[in-house]
Amino acid sequence: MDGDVRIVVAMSGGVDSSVAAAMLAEQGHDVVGISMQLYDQSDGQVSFGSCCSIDDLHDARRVAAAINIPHYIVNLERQFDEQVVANFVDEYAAGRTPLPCAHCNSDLKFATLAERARGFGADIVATGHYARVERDPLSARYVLRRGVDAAKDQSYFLFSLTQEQLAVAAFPVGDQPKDAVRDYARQRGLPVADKPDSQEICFIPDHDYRAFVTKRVPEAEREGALVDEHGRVLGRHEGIHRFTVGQRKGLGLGATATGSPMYVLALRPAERQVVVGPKASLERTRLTASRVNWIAERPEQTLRLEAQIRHRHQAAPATVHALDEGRAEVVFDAPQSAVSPGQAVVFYDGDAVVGGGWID
RNA sequence: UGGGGCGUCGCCAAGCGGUAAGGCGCGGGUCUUUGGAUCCCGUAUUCGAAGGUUCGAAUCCUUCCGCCCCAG
Repeated sequence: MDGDVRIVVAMSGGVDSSVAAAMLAEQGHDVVGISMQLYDQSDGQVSFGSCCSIDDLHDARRVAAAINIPHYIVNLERQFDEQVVANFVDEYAAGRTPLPCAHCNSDLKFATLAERARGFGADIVATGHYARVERDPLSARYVLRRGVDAAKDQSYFLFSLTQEQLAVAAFPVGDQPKDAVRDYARQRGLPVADKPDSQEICFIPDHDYRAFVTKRVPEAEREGALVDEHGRVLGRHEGIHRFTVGQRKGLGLGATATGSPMYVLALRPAERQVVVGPKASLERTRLTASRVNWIAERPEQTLRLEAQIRHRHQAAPATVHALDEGRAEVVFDAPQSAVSPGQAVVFYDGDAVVGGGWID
């Protein structure tokens, strides 16, 4: 990435993407800032999360002005709704636990946005993710690696990027510790230098995802039984979408003497059942995944890797076996707690993302 | 009115003479570009009330109050 390549930077209005843009501009690249407008904010009332809200768009604009690059806002409301939000509510309604950030990355930032970027004559799409891309000279494939700052690493959310997408991707802050990114922003006087890190689901203003789901899919609210591992009915619930495997709170078993905390063990959408049990029953050694994306070449034989089943999960040693139809089987050396269908399982070889898929 | 059972934190509930478990809920915190996820901390000086026995009682005794069940 040398010379004066034209680079589009996806600016969310946060520190990371702001610094990414500033760094690239400082390096002399022809940088264009683009922010995605993702929801209808015509009412201007609601305060959204700290990603892509109207305030964030303004922040992005201020940063662009500060570092003297052009800035455009592209309206991706429809795409966001169709690709990210729809998947989110459908997954919950189906008794699974969605991972919207992964869809947003691959489908919006690196698909739709990359497409738009070409319209600007750009060759590269950069974001503020804590991850790294390199080209392996031997295989000529692109390698996705964890960010240097292990605490901020976001490679988990990027597992579904294709070789084509990685080929045009750049993550300028991926080889920086978060502290250095903040320092950089302060030194350059970027207006977002001390803005808090974003968190939570950006498109659900009040964090009430349940209400959000039922508003879009009213039939998700069908009630059902709360049963234990032996099928004994312990209570009722008001919709399977309110639960996720591993969940402890909100079971509504207050009037029942269980003696130890109960966790959601599984969801049975066909029966509308929520299975609960003790923490120990959450452990699983094996899982299968679908729609697996191999960043390294699809392995012909089983591999000894580390597999991560959720953001912030410590990747654990496992044997990974590629199956037919884009599926894979993962067998952990030691049981893992709360394997949640709908989440991603991402395979790592050291800090390199070998691939990943969606937990069945 | 007889006979039986029971009253411990907002709820469920251990304890059965040795100085109030636990779960839920709630409050706070941590974590976090998924998860009202996880995780952590806090939450009854007091056991329906009043007396009594005892070095010491929620635990034993007495009376009272309040529920519940069975008889009638």
